[in-house]
Amino acid sequence: MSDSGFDARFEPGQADERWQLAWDEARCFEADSDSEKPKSYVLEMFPYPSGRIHIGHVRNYTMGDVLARYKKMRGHEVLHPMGWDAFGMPAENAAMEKGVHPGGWTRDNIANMKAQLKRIGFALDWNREFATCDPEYYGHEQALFIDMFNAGLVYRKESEVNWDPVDNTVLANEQVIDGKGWRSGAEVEKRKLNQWFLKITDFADELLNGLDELKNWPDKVRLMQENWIGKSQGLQFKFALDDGQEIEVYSTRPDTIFGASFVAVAADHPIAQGVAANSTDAQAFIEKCKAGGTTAAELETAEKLGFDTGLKAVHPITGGDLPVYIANFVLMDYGTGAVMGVPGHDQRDFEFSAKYGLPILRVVADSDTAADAPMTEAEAGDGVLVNSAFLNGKSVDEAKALIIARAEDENWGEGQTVWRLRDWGVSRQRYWGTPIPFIHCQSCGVVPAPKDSLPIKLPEDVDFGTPGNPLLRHPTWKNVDCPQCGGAAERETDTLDTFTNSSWYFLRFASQPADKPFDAEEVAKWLPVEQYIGGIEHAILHLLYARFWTRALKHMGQIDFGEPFASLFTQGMVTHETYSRLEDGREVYYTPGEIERGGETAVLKTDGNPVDIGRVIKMSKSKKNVVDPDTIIATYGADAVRWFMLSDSPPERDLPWSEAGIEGCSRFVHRLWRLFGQYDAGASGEDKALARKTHQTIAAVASDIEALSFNKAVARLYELTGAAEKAAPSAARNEAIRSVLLMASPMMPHLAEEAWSKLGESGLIAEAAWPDVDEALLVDDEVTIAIQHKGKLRDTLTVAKGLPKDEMEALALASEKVQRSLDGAEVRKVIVVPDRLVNIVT
RNA sequence: GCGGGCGUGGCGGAAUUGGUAGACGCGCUGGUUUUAGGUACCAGUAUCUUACGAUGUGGGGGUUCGAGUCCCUUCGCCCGCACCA
Repeated sequence: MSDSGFDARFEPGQADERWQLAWDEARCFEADSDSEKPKSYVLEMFPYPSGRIHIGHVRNYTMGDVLARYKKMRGHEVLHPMGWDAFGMPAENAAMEKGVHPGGWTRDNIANMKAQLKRIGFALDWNREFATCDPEYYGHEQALFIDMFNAGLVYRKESEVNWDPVDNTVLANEQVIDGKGWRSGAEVEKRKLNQWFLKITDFADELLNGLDELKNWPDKVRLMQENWIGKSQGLQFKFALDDGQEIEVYSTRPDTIFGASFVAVAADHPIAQGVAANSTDAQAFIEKCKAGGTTAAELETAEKLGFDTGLKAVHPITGGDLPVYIANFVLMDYGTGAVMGVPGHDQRDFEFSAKYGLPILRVVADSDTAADAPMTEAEAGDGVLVNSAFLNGKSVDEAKALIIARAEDENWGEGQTVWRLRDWGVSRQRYWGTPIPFIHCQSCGVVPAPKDSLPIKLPEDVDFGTPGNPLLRHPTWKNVDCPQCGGAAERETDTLDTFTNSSWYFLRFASQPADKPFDAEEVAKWLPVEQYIGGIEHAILHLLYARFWTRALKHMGQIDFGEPFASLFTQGMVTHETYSRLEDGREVYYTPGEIERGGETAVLKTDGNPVDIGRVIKMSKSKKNVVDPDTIIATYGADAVRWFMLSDSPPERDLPWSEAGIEGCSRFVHRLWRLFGQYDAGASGEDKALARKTHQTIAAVASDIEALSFNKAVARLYELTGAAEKAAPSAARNEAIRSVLLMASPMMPHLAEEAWSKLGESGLIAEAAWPDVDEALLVDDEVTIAIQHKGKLRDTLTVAKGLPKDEMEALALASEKVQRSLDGAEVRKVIVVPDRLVNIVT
């Protein structure tokens, strides 16, 4: 490549690395906590180090990168860090399958992925990089966990796990397939273990009300969190049983109490246990409930099953008898572990009643439904009470209030607020996680490890030859003296859920002192995160847990803000077609690289035979519809890949990867290079239309980037590029070219640096300022208006902006096309929208 | 099952939020340049129709002078459901 200006082709293979080194040398992406500039903290959800960067990561980090680079151009001090969510099951699986140590495997993966990220040219402050498996990081996390314990936010209780009776180990939900252990194939059981919990429910109200502050979060995410927290107002009341016992139930629909036809309790409810003590049938049924998955989705899609205990509950108002069932769809963890079954107005109860022949009574009817209209499914909608004695004719809300008042009056129940949100179980019976910093002493009980003993490091010499937790099997690691009495004691061998690691990493990025988790003052300078970007799959758990930790830290006086992420953006997935065909009776998938793609056909390169083109779906290894970022960067350069990630699809939607698409992006990289080469320093003269277009584009691209509407910004840059290419040399054209260069620089930073230096500009474009907008050039003086007849377009006219209504109307009626359409009909009404349209109604 | 979302040309999408549907890109068609391929450049490209024009934003219905946008209903796909991260 020649050094003399733009006559040579842009060579990303050489330019990319050169500019990446230049940025490193200039240290231009290191965040200065002492800067006086306005600050911007741009954060993408940090990756799990699986081994290779996925194209979805590239999309996520490209979006954050454009925003970070843009903010820097707008004069902000930008914090844009990167690290590794490095604990978790895949490392243990690799240890079992390949005999490698989880730590070594994870470190290798991090090294590979970091090199991949570097090749994409992200403006990251690598000085702040850490992995959650660094003892320094998880040691500080252990300190925070002890702080939370001291603040009363940590406790232990019995809780169910998936137990594989053959491997004698606890299984994650994803390791349970059709109710069987993924390795052993054994029928999975539910087993109770004493486990650690965080009291997220203490913050239920705060987490719910705090959503109102989060104006820059997607409405859908706030709504999902609101529903997850699930605040409900209802009636908690007792059914007396015919044998003298009582069952306490909770209902959010106490208004439907006259429609109750049974009472159901969870399998591990005391009543159920009592019945089972004298009944082998009941025991068998409870055992049946214990088999199978623990997930909510499984429980709710499973067939509704019940066991009639023979007990009768007395209806608190009518005094009638209701049968008492043990039911597989009632959860001990939620409410009181018992429900009143109202089949007419709850779908689960409806299915249950239909199965067991229980009465189904309508007690709510909408305005055009009769009180005795038969029911074919549960009706949860609003309406008026029927078949309900003194509640008849009342609205649902009135009836709720009346029945609660009556229950409280007659002393058989009371109004209650119940939350769907449950406390967060953080115990994991696994090795590759943060050791829970507690010690079990026979005389002192459970005591926190002294802070000066932190970090409690994971032992390196562990054995993954047999299933189960290596920490439990380790010969010496758990042996420790009790910090209180000095006697022999044992360490806790459970580790923390990896969601705890990602619940405060954004604080550690902002401030990383050696002696404490973070420095409050420094954290206060950077937080909250201005823009957080990640996948929609984290809409509830990760984001709720991070909000909870932040509020817990505030509660403990360690920080003074409650919400970590001021703005949230959830990006879509990268998708691709699949290629497959039946071979020997089973579907065999091929990677895009193995395929020669024609217009509507695809053939396998090795044998020339056709394969089926499948749907465009999320990239996954099993379907082989993946593309490797390294390969495409080597082929097209980082800038073309970055541009592709930003083009076309709105960032919140899925982005279908295509070869043709990336080739188009690559062509545009070279097209821009040629345009920059046409900058003519000697040119002078006006081009008002182009100048207007330039400034309109600068304003629009800025607002598009701020709204993360990168696809729109890209479209506008295409338009301005096209306009500049067609224009004759002039000062305005030079301005257009220079503006395109500056605006494209956050998206295609390598090309931009190369052109910037060729144009003789000083310094790095990464440190240049965003172009100024001349407000006077933003407004056009002419507008094109639509002329409609009966709402259909008949003609368009170009008129002066701000033309009075009557003149618009006159021009519209004078139009030949309009007259032809009117065909002499009487004009009854004319609607005129200034600068927009005229609609003639006949 | 429950909660949340999405649906516009051959494809990705745009539409100042109720006011000209299809900007921009990909692909495709024709042409020019090139020894050729690629590159680059020019023109065209929702559907039906010779034209006038008609139809058209998953399907059906409604509100309105006017609906991709609002309401009802229905279908399809995607995300989450607490031990995947």
